[in-house]
Amino acid sequence: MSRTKARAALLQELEEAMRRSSAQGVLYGQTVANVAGIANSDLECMDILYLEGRVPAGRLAEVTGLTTGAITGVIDRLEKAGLVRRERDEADRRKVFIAVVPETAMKIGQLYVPMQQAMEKVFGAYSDEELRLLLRFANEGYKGVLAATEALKSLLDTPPEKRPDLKLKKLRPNP
Amino acid sequence: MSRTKARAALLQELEEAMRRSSAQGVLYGQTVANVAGIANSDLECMDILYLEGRVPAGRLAEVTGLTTGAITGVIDRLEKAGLVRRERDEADRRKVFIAVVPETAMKIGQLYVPMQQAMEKVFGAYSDEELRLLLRFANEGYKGVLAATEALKSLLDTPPEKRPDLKLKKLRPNP
DNA sequence: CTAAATCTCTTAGCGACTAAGATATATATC
DNA sequence: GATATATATCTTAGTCGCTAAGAGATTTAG
Repeated sequence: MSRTKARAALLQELEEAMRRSSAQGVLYGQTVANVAGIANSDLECMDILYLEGRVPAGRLAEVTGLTTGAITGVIDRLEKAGLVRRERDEADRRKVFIAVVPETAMKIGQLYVPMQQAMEKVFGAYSDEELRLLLRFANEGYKGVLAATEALKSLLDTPPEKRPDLKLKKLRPNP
Repeated sequence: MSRTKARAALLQELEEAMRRSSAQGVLYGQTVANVAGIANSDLECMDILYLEGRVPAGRLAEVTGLTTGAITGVIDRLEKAGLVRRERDEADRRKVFIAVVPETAMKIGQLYVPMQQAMEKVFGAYSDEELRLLLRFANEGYKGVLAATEALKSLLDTPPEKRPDLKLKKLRPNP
């Protein structure tokens, strides 16, 4: 292989490297949840709240893919831990907005310090211009994954007998 | 903010973008598991097997952070689905190596096609040199996250009363 | 004003996880 | 070689979070 590596090989290596690092990211998250003493989904919801701010309960179900019943449980636990607050929407009194309690949620945030430090160190080796490239990639990658998720989900909606053959012995009914 | 964005702001934006895209990556994985009709941890183990090849059962416990008991269940389900095979190590007959069954596992692989296509499209917009930068970052990022995970885990080993104060009402005992 | 739709919560039942210990095999010590 | 300790996986009992289904409360449509 020449010094300018063949593009196909480069792409494959890249795919594998990203897969590996994102798998490790998942493990980091699991560890955070463990240390904090909350369930994985609970942490996932905290993350959504961090990114989106105050959101209605149903939105959490939508984004996480959990049922609304499960979300009720998540919120119960998070509320009991003092991490979030339920706030009834006065305009539409069916809705329940979930808001983080910043003072308490901060303590979860601290568990991301090792990660932030590691990343700071990594980023330190890049120029501003290179970082802008990484940012562009992160944003485009996000959109790509989002689209791919929708594509895969739509496959779930197509009647099973019409799906691209996936003859796996089914262990669980797929919804 | 000037055209050459202040580095601190750039870093923060980058952190958020990566967080967002990796969260979406998690959701993609959940969707794959749903469509395939297997549990999330089962898919995670398949992923490890894909990356590491044939590994002993205990290694799966180690990497996933599950107990060996849980892993037994994972393997039982995967084996029943025809995705992996148990192979006793002849040299050390306590060990059970887990190997994917390529013909069957391929069908899971197909569920990553939407993701691969999305990524191909994204990568298409980058030069070889830029891709090499992304590869370098993915590799360094992996090492960083791995180190951060270890750092966080070691925090778990330090006696609770000596940990950097994390006064969360504990809902679950942390191991 | 009634009917249908929307949003959250409740309940019953189930599947995956942990903790603890059982089993089988390997290694170290005498 | 026999015994003790260590290692690797499996088993069991009990717990927790999830889904499915539907109830309750409120809003929107006709």
